[in-house]
Parts: sequence; C-alpha cells; structure tokens
Amino acid sequence: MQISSKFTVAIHTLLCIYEFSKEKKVTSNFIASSTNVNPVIIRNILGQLKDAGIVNVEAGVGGATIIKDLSDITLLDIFEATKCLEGDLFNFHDNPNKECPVGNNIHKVLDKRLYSVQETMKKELKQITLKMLVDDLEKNMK
Amino acid sequence: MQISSKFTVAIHTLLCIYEFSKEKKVTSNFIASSTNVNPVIIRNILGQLKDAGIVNVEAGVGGATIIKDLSDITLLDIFEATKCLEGDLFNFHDNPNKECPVGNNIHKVLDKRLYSVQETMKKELKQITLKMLVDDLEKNMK
DNA sequence: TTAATTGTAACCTTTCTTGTTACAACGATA
DNA sequence: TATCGTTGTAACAAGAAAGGTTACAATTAA
Repeated sequence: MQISSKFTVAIHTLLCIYEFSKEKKVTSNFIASSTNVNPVIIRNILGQLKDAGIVNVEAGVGGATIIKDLSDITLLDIFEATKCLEGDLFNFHDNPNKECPVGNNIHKVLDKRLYSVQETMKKELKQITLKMLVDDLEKNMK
Repeated sequence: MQISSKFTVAIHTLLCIYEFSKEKKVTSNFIASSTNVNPVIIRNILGQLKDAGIVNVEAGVGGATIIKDLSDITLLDIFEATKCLEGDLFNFHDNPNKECPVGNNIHKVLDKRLYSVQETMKKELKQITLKMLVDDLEKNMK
C-alpha cells in the first residue's frame, strides 16, 4: 500500500500559502481549487500543520500563513504533522506461533532491521526542506 | 498507511522453508500454523515467490523448497515478488490544477525527490539478505 | 448584523487487506 | 485405478482506511 496523499497535499498546501499569502488571503477553498482536493480535507490538513507549529490559520477572517523559516521546515516535519504513518512502515502479521522456533524468533530477527529501513526513509525526508522546493518551484515558474 | 503484512509473512515463510525443508515436507498448512495466517494467503504468497524464481512448490505432492542461494535473496527481492508496492511509495493527489502556478509545477518539484526517497528505501532492503536473517535466527534458536 | 471563513461532526462510497469456503487439478502411493 | 493430501485459484465476505460530501456552529472583520 501507499503513503496517503495527505502528505503531498500538505506539501502542495504549504507551497500555495508561501507563494500567494503576500498578495491575497489563502483560504481552504483556494487551496482546494489548486490541489483539486475537497476543502474540508484541506482544513483538516491545515489544522494538523497548525498543531505542528508550521502555519497559523485565522479563524473567522480566514487565511493561512507560514510561521517558520522555510529552511527549518523539512518534509519529515510535514510527514509527521500529517500523521501519514501511524505506527511503523512495515505491517507485521499478528501472533506468529510461539511454539514454532521461527515464529518465536521472527520479531527478534526482523524488527530492528525493518525499523532501520524506516528510519533511513525518514532521514531522507529530513534532508529535504521547503526552501529547496520553493527554489525549484520558482525556477519552474519563470 | 502501511506496507502489507504479506511482506513479513513472505519472509517468515522463507525462513520456515529453509529451517524445516530438510526434515519434513513444508506445506502451506504448516507455514500457516507458524505464521498464524490463513493457508490460502500462504499459497498465494508461495505462488508469487515461485514466479520470482525464489522457491519451488510441488503441486500435488506438496511442499516448498528454496531454489536460490540464501545470500542471493534480498529483502528487496521478496518485497518486489510479493508486489507490496504497486506504483510508487508516495501516493499523489490526482489532477492538481494546471491553471495555478503551484498546481502546474508540483509534479516537477516533487516527483524526483520522492522517487529518490523511495529508491533509498529499496536500496536499504537490498542490503539485507535472507542469509543474514537465517544467521540471526539460528543464533537466537540456540 | 452580515458575510466569509474555519473547525468539526456525521455519514457515505470506494478501495484495500485479509480471511474463508469451495473445488478442480495434480501427483505419489497403495 | 482409486485414494489421499496437497496446490492453485476463484468467489465472496468482513473489516479497516482513505477520501469525499453535507451541514452547521463558532469566529471575526467590516
């Protein structure tokens, strides 16, 4: 299975906020039309980004702004904020048979190694900042 | 979301086959009882491992054996054999709005970077061989 | 007060995962 | 040849998760 599109939607959302918040009020409806995702989904994502201290959302008046330095926001921050991974990346089958020597030791043999793969993935995400994406984006927009 | 437990079940399955195929016929029912997973699921996984040239399954008479050197079977081979990832790791929202400069460029900005994260994960899986797991397992079994 | 917007609950649909039953095909063996 | 244990596979069901949608109270500027 794949990692939820909430992750790429959240990245897209932040890029929109950054690019347009100087010139206009960036609302969930505006982001919804750029991402082509339902406004309620966007509001939920904005709420999570807000909880993570990445954005500020103005209740009532509307509009979101980024409240952290772009180079201090990594894809890992966004990934964790949007809770795309509850628990671990690799799902394990429940209750392997303890009576079987393989079943009894499978977790000892696999857990650490799979955890390490997952942490490597997270480290990669941590290397990529929103600043890097904005730079790429603005190059493409020219 | 998580990667299907078919992956860890497949690893468990191969460890069972390796450990027990010398002394007994390793059937889908036997593996099912060690993994605590339905025998039909095991047969499907065995079929995929067979298609990938990792195991041989005796139709009729029953029993599976590993037909590759343990150090030539990596977790990536098993991962791909079991088709746990159709397409890419990161699911992308459909049809971002081309009229919006962000929507129009989001794929250009993100695709390569996310692909690279995914490939890093696969590289990690490729570093881990069944031989390494068997060595760990037999240390634990003592 | 009004109008636009957020925050959130509730519900629905679709898709995916896993489990389960059923049964034909296979192959060794009596 | 008949039997028995097994594989291969189809069909279906249950449960979980993702995403969409409607609805509406709460918020805030004007």
